[in-house]
Amino acid sequence: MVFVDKYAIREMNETIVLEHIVNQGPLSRAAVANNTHLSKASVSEIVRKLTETNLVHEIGIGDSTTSGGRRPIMLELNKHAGVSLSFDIGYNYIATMLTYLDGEIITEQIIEDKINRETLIDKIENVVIDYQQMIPKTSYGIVGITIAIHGVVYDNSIVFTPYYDLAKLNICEVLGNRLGIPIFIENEANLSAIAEQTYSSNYKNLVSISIHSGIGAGIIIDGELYTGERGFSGEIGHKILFPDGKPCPCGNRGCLEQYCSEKSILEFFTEGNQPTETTIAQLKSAYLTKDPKVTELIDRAAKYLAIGINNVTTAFSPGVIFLKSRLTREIPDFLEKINSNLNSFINEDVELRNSTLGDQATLLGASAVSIRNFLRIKSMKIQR
Amino acid sequence: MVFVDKYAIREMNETIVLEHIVNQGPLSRAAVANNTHLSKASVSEIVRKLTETNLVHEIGIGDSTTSGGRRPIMLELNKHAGVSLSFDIGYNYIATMLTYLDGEIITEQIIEDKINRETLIDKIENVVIDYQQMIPKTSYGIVGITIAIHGVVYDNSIVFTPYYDLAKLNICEVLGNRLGIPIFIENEANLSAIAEQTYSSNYKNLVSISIHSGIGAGIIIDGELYTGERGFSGEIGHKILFPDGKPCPCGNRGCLEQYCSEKSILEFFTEGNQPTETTIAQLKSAYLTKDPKVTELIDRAAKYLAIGINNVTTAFSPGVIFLKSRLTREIPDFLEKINSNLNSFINEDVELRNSTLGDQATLLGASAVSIRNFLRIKSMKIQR
DNA sequence: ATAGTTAGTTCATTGAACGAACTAACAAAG
DNA sequence: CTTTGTTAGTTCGTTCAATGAACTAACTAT
Repeated sequence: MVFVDKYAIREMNETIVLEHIVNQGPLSRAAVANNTHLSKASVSEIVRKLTETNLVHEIGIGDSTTSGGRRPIMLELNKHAGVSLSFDIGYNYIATMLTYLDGEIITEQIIEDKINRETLIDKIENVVIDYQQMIPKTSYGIVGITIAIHGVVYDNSIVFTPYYDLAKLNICEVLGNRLGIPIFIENEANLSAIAEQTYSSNYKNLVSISIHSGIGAGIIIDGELYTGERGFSGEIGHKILFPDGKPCPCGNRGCLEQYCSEKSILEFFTEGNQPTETTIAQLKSAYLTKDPKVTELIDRAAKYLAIGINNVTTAFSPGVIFLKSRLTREIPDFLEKINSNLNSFINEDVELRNSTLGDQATLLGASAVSIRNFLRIKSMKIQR
Repeated sequence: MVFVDKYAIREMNETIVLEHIVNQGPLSRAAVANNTHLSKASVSEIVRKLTETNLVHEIGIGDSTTSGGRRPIMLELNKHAGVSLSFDIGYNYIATMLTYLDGEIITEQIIEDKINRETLIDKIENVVIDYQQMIPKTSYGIVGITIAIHGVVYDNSIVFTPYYDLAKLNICEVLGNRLGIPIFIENEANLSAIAEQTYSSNYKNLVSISIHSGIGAGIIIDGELYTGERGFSGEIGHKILFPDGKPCPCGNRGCLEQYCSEKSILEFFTEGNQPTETTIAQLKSAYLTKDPKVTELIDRAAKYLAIGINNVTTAFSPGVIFLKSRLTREIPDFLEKINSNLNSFINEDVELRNSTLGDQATLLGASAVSIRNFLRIKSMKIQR
């Protein structure tokens, strides 16, 4: 809060009204007035502006709440007022997703491509221009572009990337100037956390743990993404599991991700060979045949992951922890096994769930970032 | 933000002006207007109210900023407008502290006493009444009472206490009704964190780790105390250091505090005997004589604590971590030894410091809670 | 003494929220 | 079919607080 003038109060109340309509709509003006403690007069005036700008529209007459009385005119977010475009920059692919303002997916696509620092911005620009040709006609067009990075992002700038070299690449400014569209970048695990917050959880405090090559956590605290003083929060793959354990490139020994990242687990399974696309399926079927070595492997991984999760719980005490991992999703009982290793009373009331959004989490979170920015609302909760 | 009416804007601006005067004072009206982007007219009006209510007073004419021009009337928090009373409820003592509104200590005292659930509230009430007799005459008297609890507190209610049985004891309501003074309770480590935030740090994100019988962390995120979905955040003593290590009452095995709480370290030193008041001094002098067993003990403790701290850093990435521990304060090089065990690049830019407030941290933090509530300001930063 | 500058106050104007009174539109009962 | 009671939504004069502009106050340097 930098300062508050007489226009700020109107902005805040517009935000409040819009948040109510987006998150609890369809709602009548009267219902909004009741839920917000704003007067009917104020709500009427604000809704007039929101409908004039096409963000909200009247979807018809609702049922009368009790017997008698005028029936309400229901208001809803005009989800077709614009679209949001999201990118996920993997080390050998670019995934994209186009959604309406409620996160409804219009189209998705994956381009297989080795990421190159020199050409990345041009490539993204071309994809955007292609999309601009084909998107449905809307009032606002593409309202924002959010780009998921597999690395540390702070203050819309790339700090560190382990798999490709994009550090300090000025995507937001360059692309924003060329396209005239607000551009945001954010860490992939953080976007997954925002997706869970938006589409599948009502907790104010939640953590989403992404497990693939490494292990990273996205952290929502009091309804807002938390990234730490310099963007390095949630680097929980580098929690130390074994003092004096395996050396890790980060400088530590015995880091969690040396033992139970997806990559590490698969390498244990293949006994050091390079995992391929089919390795997970093989692991799964070996597990289903009750291969004792594989059972032991999974049991051990569950135990180690539980220790990592215990360490997250003791730090954050969130309402829920989501796991975004192909292994915990594919291997039956994996999640239950992790749970049975969580013995401390501190973990008692913390829900542990597989991500309901799966591979789409990152892009859906990215879309939520663009949309929230465009609508100037802080919270967005949508049932899918 | 529940709703915003036309009075809210004035409240917010009052808060903004008061925060500036408290945190950057003495300031002139003109300086406040510049720093806040409020108009001079608005600042004048708000300051009129703040001086009428005795919260702010004019302390005289300042120097002219440049050459020429009317000299400014300097404004300052009227720190003698009231006093704040703080309690720290140990398992065998009650410590109290009385301060002015800037945290200046008027008097401190410690009552040795085994805590008893049945008599605690009466005992506190009597202490308050005693203080009310002797406190200096002020406009507002005791503006708030904040009570530090060694246990988990959530939403002004005691959830869990390991050393004494105070769970669900309704201190705030009962005492508040009897005394007509706002009562707050909060966890001891959390109050230490608030103290560091108020009196010795400018980071938005900080952690204060209290090490005694157990190990607990107070966490400030984006300038606000974070306690988790149910108050259990910062229970980092129950991070798992050794998978399959020593059993801990919490249900885990190998918890950090089984190896490097003050209690555990002293027990290693006394080889299992009950530590006494003088044990720390003995440990220190043994360390100074370079007793190889003690050196090894400290080296090992430093290594383990570094692992615990690494796990805090990977989770929170704060700007600074404070250690509130008699051992790291007393034993030379202990802090440096911990630091030299922090090898990961993730720890690179995170400051590690001994608490500058020491034993007074908890009570000073408590006083900050009362004062911030009374002044209705969110942030308070005071140079001591 | 004068000119220039900064501090602080006064006042008419303005934006926005509000309550009260109004219109619109309905259901149920007679 | 009319009346009554109720809810939805709009209109309008009032009120509050922020604001810029003009003012006074008080100072320094020349």
